[in-house]
Amino acid sequence: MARRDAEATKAALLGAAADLFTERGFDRTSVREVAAAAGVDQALVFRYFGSKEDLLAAVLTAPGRALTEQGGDLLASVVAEVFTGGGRTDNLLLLALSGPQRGAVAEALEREVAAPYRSAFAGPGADDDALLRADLVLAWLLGIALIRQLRPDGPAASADRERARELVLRAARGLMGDAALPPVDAQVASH
Amino acid sequence: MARRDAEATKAALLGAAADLFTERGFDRTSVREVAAAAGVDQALVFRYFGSKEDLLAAVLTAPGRALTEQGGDLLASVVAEVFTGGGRTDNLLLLALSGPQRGAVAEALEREVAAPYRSAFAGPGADDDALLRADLVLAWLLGIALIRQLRPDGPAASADRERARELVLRAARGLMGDAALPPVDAQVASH
DNA sequence: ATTATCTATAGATCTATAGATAATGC
DNA sequence: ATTATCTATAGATCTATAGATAATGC
Repeated sequence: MARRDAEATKAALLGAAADLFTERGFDRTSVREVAAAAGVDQALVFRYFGSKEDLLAAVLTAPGRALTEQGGDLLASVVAEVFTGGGRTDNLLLLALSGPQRGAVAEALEREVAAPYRSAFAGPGADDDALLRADLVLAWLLGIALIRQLRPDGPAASADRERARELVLRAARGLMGDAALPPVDAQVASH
Repeated sequence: MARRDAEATKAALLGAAADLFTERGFDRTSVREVAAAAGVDQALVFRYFGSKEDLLAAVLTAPGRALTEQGGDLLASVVAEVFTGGGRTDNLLLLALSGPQRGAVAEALEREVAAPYRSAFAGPGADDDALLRADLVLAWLLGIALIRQLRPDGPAASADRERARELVLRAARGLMGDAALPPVDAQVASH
């Protein structure tokens, strides 16, 4: 890294911020700490990103939306991504949930992630029930990502990754094609 | 509420803290704001709870563990609880995730909630695969609770509650009894 | 007399800015 | 000459404490 290179400095700040924000949370990380981890002065954060919240926004949008754009069997890809595990994606999710402006994050999550996934999962022209089932699958993936981050030694994180992926994918596929089945109460009643 | 009643004041502080912490997060709520919402001076927070973090601990442990102790069809009860929705339980979950000491919260979550649920779901003497499947169900419930909080207008929160509950319960029951089924890759390969 | 509650403030941050310094490119 | 980087500091918090005040119970 050249001694005076604005782009490299920005990238170093972004990387340090991603690490520290995800590790100990946005509010518990000071701009000085980010700058120190990047090896520069804290004034540069404000010069290059404007404010601490703008730095967070840059961190959150940096990874892009490669997954949604890649096509193929989206459900299988996303389930696999969740179980690839330990990556920054999951951490950023936790960060987004714990950061400030939870409302703004929730809106972005809905617009950029949930809505596209939902319609991709449910297919074009899906009815409300199909959208609900797709949303439940999405919630599942979110929960799995979170629980794997929170409890690295729990079954969801430590068990055989392929087995877990298969179980989830099969159950999700079952749920997505389940519309014609009778409601569960009928099954219970028929005991 | 009597004009001088230490118990009532503690309760008022606890309630105000639960509301404010869940609404805007632990780090973005000051002790002064909690005290103001409770109608008392901020010094009483320290007198009655010791520190701001101790106040958080009191907020988190207050709701107790009624659910795990109640017996009956635990899986059905918990799925129902998640879809009763909007309650403080879900908010406290988000709070626990976004608060400080995430490690401590994760440990408590594992010890007090995940482990008992897992063994209750999977039954006594369950093998590793059954524990994995129970953990995946738990992750699902966590994800649904989160997504319902984050996006109150999304399908998981706004769709017919009974329908959602049935879908999840049926898929969860299917997953829990799934051990004998062939892996999903075999199904895909047989296309 | 006891103790619930408040006043006043110490001491430690933190974000952000204004302006100085120093390394590079023409 | 330009601009990447740093120095110094303003101004606004925030948690926590020491000690004063005032409402209750014996």
